[in-house]
This record gives sequence, C-alpha cells and structure tokens, in this order.
Amino acid sequence: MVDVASTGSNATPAFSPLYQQIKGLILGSLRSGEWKPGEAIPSEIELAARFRVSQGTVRKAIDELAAENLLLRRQGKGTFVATHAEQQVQFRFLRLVPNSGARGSEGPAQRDIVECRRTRASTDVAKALALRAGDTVLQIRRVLGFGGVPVILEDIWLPATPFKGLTAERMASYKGPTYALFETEFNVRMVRAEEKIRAISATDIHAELLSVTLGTPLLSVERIAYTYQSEPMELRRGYYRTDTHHYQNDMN
Amino acid sequence: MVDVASTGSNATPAFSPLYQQIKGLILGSLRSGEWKPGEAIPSEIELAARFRVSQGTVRKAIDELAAENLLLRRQGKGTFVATHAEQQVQFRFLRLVPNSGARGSEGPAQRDIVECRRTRASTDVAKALALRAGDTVLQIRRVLGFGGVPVILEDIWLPATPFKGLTAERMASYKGPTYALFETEFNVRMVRAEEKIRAISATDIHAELLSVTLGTPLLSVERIAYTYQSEPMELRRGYYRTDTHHYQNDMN
DNA sequence: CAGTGGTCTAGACCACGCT
DNA sequence: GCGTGGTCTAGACCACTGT
Repeated sequence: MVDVASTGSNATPAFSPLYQQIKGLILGSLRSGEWKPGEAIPSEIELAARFRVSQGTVRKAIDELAAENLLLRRQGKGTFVATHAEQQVQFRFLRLVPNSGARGSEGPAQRDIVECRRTRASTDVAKALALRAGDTVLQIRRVLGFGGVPVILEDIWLPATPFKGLTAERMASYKGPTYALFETEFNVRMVRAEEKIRAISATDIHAELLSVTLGTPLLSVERIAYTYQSEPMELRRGYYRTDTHHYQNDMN
Repeated sequence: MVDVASTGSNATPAFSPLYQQIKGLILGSLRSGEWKPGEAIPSEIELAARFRVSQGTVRKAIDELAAENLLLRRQGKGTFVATHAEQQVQFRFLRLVPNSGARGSEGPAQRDIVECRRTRASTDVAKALALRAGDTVLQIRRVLGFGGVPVILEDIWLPATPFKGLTAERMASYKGPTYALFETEFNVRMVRAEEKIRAISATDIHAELLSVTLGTPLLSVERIAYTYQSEPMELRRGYYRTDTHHYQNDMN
C-alpha cells in the first residue's frame, strides 16, 4: 500500500486509516462485480499480498464490511459476498412477523402480482429514487398472503434502466426473495433500507385487495432501499394488516 | 488471565475466547455499579494489567461492548460508561420523528403525567416483566407533546421493587430523558429494547388525551426494555399520532 | 493434512485532548 | 508533554472445514 490521504489544497487534514482505504478497495470490487453475491472473495492472506498490507489490516477492513452485512465470514471456509438468497438473512428487511410463531413458521408467502407496468415518475417518486420527474419507472403492485390470507399490499417503483426486461411473469415465476432476483438477474444488490411508518385507514383499494372493511387501520410502510454507495434503487409503499401480524423492531 | 473454559462433565467443548471472558468481567463491573453511567472506566493498559492479558485482548472486549452501546470510546480521553443523559444518544429508543425537520428540531417534548399509581400486575404485564401475576407494579400514564400538540400517549409499567420511591412529582420535575432518571435515581440502565408495532383505531381515551377524533388510526407501539443480562425492566405501551410525525426505522 | 478464518501477543508509532 | 484511544505490523498458535 502506498500513499495515505493528502488531497492537496486547504481542506481538513482528512486522515484516513489504511484499513479504511482497503475497505474502499474491497467495496469497489464488490460494486464492479469482480466478486458476485454468494461467491467467496480471496483469502485474507491473498488480499494482504495484493494490497501490500498486513493480514491484520485487511482483517479489520473485512470486519467492518461483515458488520455492515456486505460480507459473511465462515471460519474454515472463507469470506463470502452476502446475498439475499440465504436462508439466514431471508427477512432482513421484512419486519412483519406473525403474532404467534417465529418468522418463517407460516411457510413461504403467496405472491400475487396485481399489476406491472412502465410509467413515468411522479415528483415524489422521482425525488425518492433520485431521478427527474417524468423519467421512466417500473411500477409493480402485488399482494402477499400467509395461509391463504392477504396480509401485505405493496407498490414498488424501480428505475427502468437498471431493471430493463423485468416483467410480471419473471417476478411471478422466480422462487425466493425479490431482492435475490434483483441480484441474479440485474446485478443490483440492496444493502441498506430506510422505512417510515404511519397508521392509516384502509381506502376502497386497500379494502378490496386485503379483504378488510373500509376504514380498518393499516400500517403504512414506505421503504427506500439502497445499493452500494447509498444510491436509492427502489421505492416501496407497503400496507400491512396488523390483526394477525405485527411489525417487530429490536433495538440494541 | 488463567483458566480457559473447562466446566467439567460432558457438555459441548464450549470454547470461549479470552476476550469474551474479559468482556464478561467488564460487564460484571458495569452491572455491579463499580463504574457508573457517564464515568470513565480504567484505561486499556490498566485493564490489561488487572486481567493479566495483552492490551489487544481488552481492546477487542471493549470494541464489542462499544458496538453494543454499553461503552463509549473517546479518543484521547478514555472509555466511558454509556448513559441516556447524553445528547447524541438522546433518542436511541424513540423512533418517532417529525415529518419535516430533524429529530430534536422541535425542541424538548412537553411531558404531562396523567396518572401514576401502584397497582397489581395483570397476567400480560406480569409475563412481559417476568413477574408473577398480582405482583406490585408502578403504572404511569403520560402524554408527550411537541409545539403544544399532543402526539404520544404512553402507559408505562415498572416493577415496584427496583423503582421504590418513584412518584409523579419526581418524574415531572426531572429534566432530561426518563431513562436518564432511571439511571441516576434507581441505578437501572436500559440497554436493549424490543418493539411490536400495530395500527389501531383511536378509542375514546385516545381521542380525549391526544385530541383526535374517535377512530383516527394510531400507531400502537409496545416496548419491552431490558437492562444488562436481558432482564425485562419496563413495559411501555405507546400510542402515536402519525399525522405530523412518523416512525423511522433505518436498516443497515 | 492443508487452508481458512479466529485468537493472542508485543511492540512501534500516530492522532487526539488536555494541561 | 503526557496519557488516552487508534493504527499497523509480524509472528505464533488455535479452531473449523474440507480432502
């Protein structure tokens, strides 16, 4: 490793530790697709040799990336690029759980795609996805059910360009989490998400698609999901029934 | 440091790294009150000498405790026992934020204690607090407002024994977060919390205390807060208006 | 057995906060 | 200048996974 910091001119000293720079390099390789989700990255010793630093330094870089759920360490086997296809992190972003029983205890969700079309971004959708109003987006509306009961209505907006070729059929036929589909088919990995939650009354649309009476209180969950580098890549507006389920948030 | 693991009999090998054992010892000192919230703990070098391990090993132990928000590292100054009295972690457990503006932008919340009484735990309250039904508990009902508008109605249940002497006056006169009061007055530090969120319709009680019309959708937030060692120490049922605010959840 | 990540050590040096 | 936490290194050894 050469050259620490020093950007010239009169900015803050901007000291950046070596391991942070290594972290940035590894992140670059993840972003560029040099190592794909589910694959093993080179061993710590190899990376240390490649970057010309000690093993301890790449360890610290990998430690942080693992803490951010971008990498997954497995003793004796190696370090792997995290993926939404794994069982363990299946529900990393879905916080709705049944009132009784564990997360996956109801079996896989039934997914029913109501609508999937190309349209133009409204101002609020454009703002959320860092696009310009009028840019082309994909809009998907679907209903998720458990045990035959509809529980979640979701509207999803995606920028058209990175998701070119996504169709209702493709989503419907894919087994596994939606974000796993995004990884394998479009090389988009969701890394972080922000959710804003409110309580609302069911409108006629909610009532019809979720089989509830008009005015039933629902959870409104607006999610923006980000890829590497904090680029917003998905806007999702979910409406959750909370009679049989609840939104679980554990704070450490 | 002496003696790794080896509990005898025929359990799993149960290998426990040195730094985990150190972590346990530090945790014990936190629990026992040897170091109180806001105070500095001994320097890494001192602790290394005390436990007869290398500085690197206590570093790793402290790293994990800092990641769990039990300790706070400040370069050049020392390592401190975390406290709810600090500005930075003021809102660690309160996720309700105004729709426009940052977390504290509305100034401090107005707190209005509606009720504070000793009573007996119902079965569900007892279960949440790991008590027996009928055990004495304190129940506090209060309303939090921002800018003169009531936004949160909260019912709080506390086990009577650790909070002996807590009164409405004491809560009302205390400036700062409730959990900071618990630390200084009762030596109870909340470390972790779980929240279950649902959407409900305002009943007449909600309507009256929150100045909303009957049937207004509200967020129901049931929180169980834990001290060290995962002992439940507080049950809190909150009802949030989400017209001017929303519940914010960031997932990394 | 070889290869991987995980632990532990000892020492040198750096950045930060205070006095 | 001193003491604190923060970085970086090099090396030894341990635990886990596969062949």
